[in-house]
Amino acid sequence: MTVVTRFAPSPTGFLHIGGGRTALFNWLYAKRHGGKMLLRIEDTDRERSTEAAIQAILEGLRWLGLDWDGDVVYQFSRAARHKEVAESLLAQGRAYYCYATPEELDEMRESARREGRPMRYDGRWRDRDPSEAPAGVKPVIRLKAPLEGETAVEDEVQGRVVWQNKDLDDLVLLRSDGTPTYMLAVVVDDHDMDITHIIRGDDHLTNGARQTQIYQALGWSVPKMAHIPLIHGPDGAKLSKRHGALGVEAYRSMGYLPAALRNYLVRLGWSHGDQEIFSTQEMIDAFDLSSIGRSPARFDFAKLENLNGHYMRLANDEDLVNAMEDLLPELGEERHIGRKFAPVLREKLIAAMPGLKERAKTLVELLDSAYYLYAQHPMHLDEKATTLLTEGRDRLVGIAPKLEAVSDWSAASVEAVVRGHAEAIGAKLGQVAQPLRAALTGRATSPGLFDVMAVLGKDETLSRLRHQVNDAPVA
RNA sequence: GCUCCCUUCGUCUAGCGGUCUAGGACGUCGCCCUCUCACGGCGAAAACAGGGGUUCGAGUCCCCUAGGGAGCGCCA
Repeated sequence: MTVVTRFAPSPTGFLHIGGGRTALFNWLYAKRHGGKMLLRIEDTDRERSTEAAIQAILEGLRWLGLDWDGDVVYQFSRAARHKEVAESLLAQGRAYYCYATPEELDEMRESARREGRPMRYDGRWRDRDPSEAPAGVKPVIRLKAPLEGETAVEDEVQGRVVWQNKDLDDLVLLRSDGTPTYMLAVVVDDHDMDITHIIRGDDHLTNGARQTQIYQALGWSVPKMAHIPLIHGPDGAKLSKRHGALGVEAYRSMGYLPAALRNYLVRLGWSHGDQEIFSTQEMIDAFDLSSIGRSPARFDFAKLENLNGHYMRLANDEDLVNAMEDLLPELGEERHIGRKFAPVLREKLIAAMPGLKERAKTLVELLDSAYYLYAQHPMHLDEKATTLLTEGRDRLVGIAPKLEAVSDWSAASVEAVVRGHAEAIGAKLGQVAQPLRAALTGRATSPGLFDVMAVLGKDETLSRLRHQVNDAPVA
């Protein structure tokens, strides 16, 4: 039997980080077993489902590098089938019409809460004759769930989890307007789509039991289930927008690489011995359900950043420049770069990338650290650079003419000049290099100074230097 | 309130009864490298929630307590 998993988000918002991980796990499991991952949009809530959310989810998955097999299934389009199944259950006496009004149900819950009883539907229409139905009330169809015994979920992650049937009430299958509830739709769709493995957040664990009852009423076999622990915010509380419950596109905007996010996510809840770094293929080869932990994990930006730095260092220089360019529509204007890199800048960026990518944790940092390459005249010096230059300007006097004389401009040749200059004025290299760095980059930190000078080129280097140091040009 | 789940360094985790004076990674701190910052290298501090059992032996099994989480909709 081939493995078929599914990712089934409801389009009421963007693809958040927990959903991203769930999708990743489903995708990995399918890939691992040569199976398929299907995508189903659970849009039966017509009030809250939006087209924008659907697009955000699809784009989020694509950005993360997760693809799905076949066409996207829209749950709402299958409403007729859901209704048909509910009615078949009714015909078999495994479901019944319930005429309780919403007000009645509210009251039921309220009094249960007051009296410290479990908040469950009391089954008041379970055995009543339909002839007693009040006029003008459209009924819902409820499952006639077993009253005794127990229902168990044999979970691939949680192990065997058992509920006493007396603790589970008769859930609604079909709403009074004839539309299916989530509980029914999920079961029918997973069955019809031949899903073999349901991998989802453990907020669905109880649903697993209730859905199992529906499967049993229908006489269908229950797919394997794996309920994975949720991701918490850094403070241990539920994810909020303040922490990680951002859409995956927010991580894109923050300058994270999909490969880094995937690697971070796969290690949140799942482990493979001491291995921390996984290529996509390695994840696929090693992924299994039994190595997923049962306790919730906190989202840690520091570790994500570290991983991102790792993947940036590994990345191809041109790919990184392209990745930065993709971010330009969001970040370019404020940095006076525009929405695309000019060809000359692009070349300089690629040339400087080996030194730059070593130092940045995100693409945004990378772009900022490349400031000296796209700085407008006059270049702005930050506070530390200003101090360095103020204190060291004297030591730069006379260096411009020496650089002017360099004919084969390269990192090696300018290094020789700068070192020679330092020696000549009796200073340590650092005492010359730091103010020089400040004058050329506007910052106190940068890639190796001589590499910076090489990428900048002779003209630009001298121009910036002369602008900062009152040094007469060579006559 | 009821049901279910969880609990190893600050964080992610390894550990599936003895090899644990508890390992790795991120973060933190120190040293080295060094033109700065990173990278890299070396090193340090840092955890089995508490209490009972079971066992020759428990981080590993059971129970209780505490703490955390999820669910309890004609939402998904």
